[in-house]
Amino acid sequence: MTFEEQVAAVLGRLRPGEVVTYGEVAAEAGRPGAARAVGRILATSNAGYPWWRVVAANGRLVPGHEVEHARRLRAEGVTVVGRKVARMGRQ
DNA sequence: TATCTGACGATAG
DNA sequence: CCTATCGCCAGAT
Repeated sequence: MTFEEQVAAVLGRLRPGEVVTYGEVAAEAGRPGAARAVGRILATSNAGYPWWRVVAANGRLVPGHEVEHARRLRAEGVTVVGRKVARMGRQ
């Protein structure tokens, strides 16, 4: 089981409207502190992961994709203020 | 085995 | 609110 597969499993458990941080995903995937590695996976892999449900620890949206990111989150009922999500976790 | 590369995280100014 | 640093990690070279 590679780290990426673990991450894929975690992302697969997310439900619409649920927002998590890179750090949380890393921890859930069994690798606390590997948030950066999670970001690298979402940035390079084209496996079709629900990347829009993952945000930075402070709620920031993906750098360079703020518009598309905000659009997708709002489509699931997530409140987005400026370039960040108002609150995290299940709604 | 050594380096480099990010969609990170926390902290300081 | 913004930039700069530093520590961290898995995967690609």
